[in-house]
Amino acid sequence: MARWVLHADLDQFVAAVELLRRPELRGRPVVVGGTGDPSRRGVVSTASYEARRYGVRSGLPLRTAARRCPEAVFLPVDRAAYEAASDTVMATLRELCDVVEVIGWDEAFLAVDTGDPEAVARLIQRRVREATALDCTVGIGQNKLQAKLATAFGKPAGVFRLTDRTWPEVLGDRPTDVLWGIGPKTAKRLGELGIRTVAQLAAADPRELARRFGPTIGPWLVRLARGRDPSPVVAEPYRARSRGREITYQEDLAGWDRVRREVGALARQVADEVAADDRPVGRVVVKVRYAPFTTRTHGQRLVRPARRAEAIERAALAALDRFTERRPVRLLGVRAEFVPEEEAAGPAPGDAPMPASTDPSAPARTGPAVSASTGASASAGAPGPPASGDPPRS
DNA sequence: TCTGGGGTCCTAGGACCC
DNA sequence: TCTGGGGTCCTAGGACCC
Repeated sequence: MARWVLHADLDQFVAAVELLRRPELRGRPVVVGGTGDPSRRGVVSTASYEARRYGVRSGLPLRTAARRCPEAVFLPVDRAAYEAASDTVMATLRELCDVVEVIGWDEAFLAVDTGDPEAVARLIQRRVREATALDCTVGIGQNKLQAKLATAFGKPAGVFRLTDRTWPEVLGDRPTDVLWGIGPKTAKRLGELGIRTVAQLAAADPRELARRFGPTIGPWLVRLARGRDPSPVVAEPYRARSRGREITYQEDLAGWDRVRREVGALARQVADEVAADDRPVGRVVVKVRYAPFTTRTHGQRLVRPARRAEAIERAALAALDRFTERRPVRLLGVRAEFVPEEEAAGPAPGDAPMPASTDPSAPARTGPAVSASTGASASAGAPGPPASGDPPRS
């Protein structure tokens, strides 16, 4: 018996959910994204395997997708449908295993004690298919990083195992950006240092990379390339640190009055969602993307944490007032940051500037002493360098 | 390739204090 | 007047992921 980490990842999830209710589209190139109208601003969420053969991938502008694959069927994003399917999948996984960490609509880690992880993987695939008629791939590893990377080798609908022993031969010659957490920018910077493959990065000097990438990221990159990942599989349900809404307008906004009205409306929408969480908000950040594509943000701290819509809207408008440029606007966003849990517990000394909010329901005030604010703890989503030597986000 | 929307976390640099 | 050094807190921006 050994402890294994399994990574279950649904195959072409969003497209697969659409195909379940539109079986007549099976075998055809299907592209899900935006409003489903490829002449409008938007990008591809998921392309079916048939569409991928034309070079249509996630993140590609819909217009470009239509050019590459004119015969594709374009469908609008239907979040509710994917969330419902996702909930069923995750419930199925929890029936099989106590320690399940959900990291997205279509992915989860499972910590399993077993002598035969492949058998568990096949069981997962069978149960998920019985419950939802969806296929998934399962990666097996000695840690989350290994399991996550193994999945790519098992696609579609397969099982693949990656361990300390097989890591160098499987990944050594691959480019650094196959690693979970290295994207195009970091890969390019590494390339400038002559580091192009996983093996080269694994052999690099952590101190040298610390000088180039900072004390946390530098050494973490080397650990990544060596297949090391100390972060545990965390079963505690995910609690968001912030909640936001943003909109790319079909036509750029020209007048600032309109911009103000839109920010107010976004703030009220965010406040609605925040109300459902019933946790105090300590800061509100407004994002403005000017045409053609320059993005700026400004934040506004609340005098005391609040939940009420008026306080959140007022803070958003105060943040907006810090923007001085008056060029046409392509995107607006409002994000409310919750007071970190450890601070929400009790009052802190100190004070903070700006808009007077007097929410009687708000408990403690945030001190400026936001203790290093980046303290680790569990979270969802992507990996990342560890906060002070401990598990990455995830 | 005219570049979504929802998130998380790290870093650099300024402000401020002793 | 050409001007230290260390620490802490905060913000904006960047990078990444699904």
